[in-house]
Amino acid sequence: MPELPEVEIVSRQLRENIPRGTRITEIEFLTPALRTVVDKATIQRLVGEPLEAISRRAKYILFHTRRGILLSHLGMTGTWRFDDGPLIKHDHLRIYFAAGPSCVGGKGAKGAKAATCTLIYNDPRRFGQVALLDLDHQRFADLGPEPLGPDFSGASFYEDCRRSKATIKAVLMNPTVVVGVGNIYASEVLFRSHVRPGRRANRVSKKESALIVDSVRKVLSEAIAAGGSSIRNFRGLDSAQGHFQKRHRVYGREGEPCPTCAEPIRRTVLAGRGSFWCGHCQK
DNA sequence: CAGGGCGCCTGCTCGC
DNA sequence: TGCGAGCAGGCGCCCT
Ligand SMILES: [Zn+2]
Repeated sequence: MPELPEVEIVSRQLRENIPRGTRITEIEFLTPALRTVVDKATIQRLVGEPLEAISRRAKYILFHTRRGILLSHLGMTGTWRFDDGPLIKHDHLRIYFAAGPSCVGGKGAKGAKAATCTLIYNDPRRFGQVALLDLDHQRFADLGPEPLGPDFSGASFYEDCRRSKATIKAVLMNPTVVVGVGNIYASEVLFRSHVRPGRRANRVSKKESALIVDSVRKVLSEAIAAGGSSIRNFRGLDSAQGHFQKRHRVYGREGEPCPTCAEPIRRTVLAGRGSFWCGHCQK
């Protein structure tokens, strides 16, 4: 479900609702089918540990403890929710946190008391992932810079484009170039940059690549500010939907008039993924 | 070895 | 109302 803005929102909500120092009291695997890299017994070493931090890198959510890092990737359809009620279909993992005045998870869910500290991972398609990382892990060694951080620069992006034989859309979605740009935001970024998704990256000018970098920052920041894009099943932990999908200019709008020139938006398939663009506004 | 194709899963929508 | 086809926010593997 998520590209970077949606993962960032979930990560922030987890951070806001589970204070630093809250203890993990139980980790319960509910189905055998969840794709998990370490065996379930190993993950149990986190039980009893206080959470030191919750962070995000690329599209991974990281729960830090002294004895390791619980990694969560949401795949296409993963969601976390606070819920101490009965399980529903496709719940795969349940984490109990120590109850107490410090853990306010679930607050605002529906007012009332109901402060629960039970966190449930649900994922119908099971493309998501849960794993345990050692403190000195090198899991992210090959990943490119964060798109909203200082290392994602016009100069380095232009170099990556120049060296590539792939399309600009593929380069933009290549996590060794920059992380977090998925299929929705790639189309949105390229529309704002006036560059067709199928253009060879090595035919993108320095000026255009600078505009693309700028558009990545703008589109992702705007999406985060809008609570993400809720298409299909994305929900925040408070069940609130994002509303950035209303501001998608081309994604999912095949045949609709281009917001700039009114020409019908086109859809083509690149690397197996739907790509939306305007033949008049993008060259 | 970079890059494209495909499989992994379930669920939803659309056309007949 | 039922049914099959096509589609879906990611990513890793395999082939060229
Ligand atoms: Zn246009």
